[in-house]
Amino acid sequence: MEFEASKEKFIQTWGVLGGSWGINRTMAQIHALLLVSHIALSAEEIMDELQISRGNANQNIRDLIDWGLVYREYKAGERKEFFTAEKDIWAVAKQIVKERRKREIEPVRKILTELKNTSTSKNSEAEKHFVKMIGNIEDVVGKMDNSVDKLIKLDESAIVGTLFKIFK
Amino acid sequence: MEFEASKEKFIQTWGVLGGSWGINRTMAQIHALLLVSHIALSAEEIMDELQISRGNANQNIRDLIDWGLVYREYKAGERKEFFTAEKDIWAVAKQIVKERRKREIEPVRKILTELKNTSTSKNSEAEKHFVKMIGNIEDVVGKMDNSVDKLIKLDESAIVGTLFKIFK
DNA sequence: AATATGTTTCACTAAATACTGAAAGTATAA
DNA sequence: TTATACTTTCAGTATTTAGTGAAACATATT
Repeated sequence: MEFEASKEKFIQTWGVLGGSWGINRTMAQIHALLLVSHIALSAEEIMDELQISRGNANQNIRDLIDWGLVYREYKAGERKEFFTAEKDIWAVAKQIVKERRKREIEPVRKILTELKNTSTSKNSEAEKHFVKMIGNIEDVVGKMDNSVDKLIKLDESAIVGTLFKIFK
Repeated sequence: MEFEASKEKFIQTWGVLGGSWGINRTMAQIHALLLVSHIALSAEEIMDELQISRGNANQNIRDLIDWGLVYREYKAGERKEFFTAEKDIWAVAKQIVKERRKREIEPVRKILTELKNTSTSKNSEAEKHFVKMIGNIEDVVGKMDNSVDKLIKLDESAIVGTLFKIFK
């Protein structure tokens, strides 16, 4: 396959994957483009390559920076900003997990804990079952969350080591 | 908090969480309702409780059955179908991971492998970098995918044991 | 075979989400 | 201080995704 075609295919693929991972398509495409680019790109170049508007590019680049997946860069003698992606894929994966944990899991845990603590009366079968279920869910979500928390605190070699250790 | 209010809050919370996990809001709400219900419910009852249309209920119930999260049930003397959710939360989590792996990760791995194998010429810096990145990504995605694959093949006690072992 | 009790489908509508592009804002240079 | 080179914002629009409800379909009952 030709270089440009391969690049295009990768960008599209990463875009689709992003779509199902809480990262919107354009955001994932910009990320993909920066990942496979060996040099930093300007907003202009990104707009041009992906055929998107200035507003769209600006918004999604800033979201990527918020997620910690993309960095701003400045070049001597150039007024405009350039952007590069974090190239360490383990770091990228960890960062995504970390953000999603913060944005999605933490609020849910908070509500589950609250529900567990405020649901006092257990008269009917229905209520007993409800309280039990909430307890179970809180327990499982909590255990998973703790494991994920520990995992994202490990560095790359430790992650690989750990995964190998478990799944040898 | 009152029972009905707690239940409502749980359903809403689960719905929001589902939304960011590739499971649409209504689907997650139906799942939540069935999780906390100690008896099997009919389509009618689900429509009624969640204030949704027949078509919507039917579609999402069937999607839940496809995902292996909900089971059909029949009651003696009743013509209509009843539905219950898988109540083992570890099984639920495993099932979701399994489905998403199948639907999202596998196709991406396939494309990555294909890109790695068909990108032959490495003349420019850009091309060299591209090939290297694709290799890295394929490697990390592959390792994660394998670990996940092993994990979902463990049973509940083994999962808990494993997680404890790693993160003691 | 007619009726009753369901379930499923699908064209249409509604809602949520993403994108555009022009205008406003900001910072550096002349 | 004015011009220039950018970045950011945001109201309007387009696209995508989800939901409705009536009609078609299926199956059991009389």
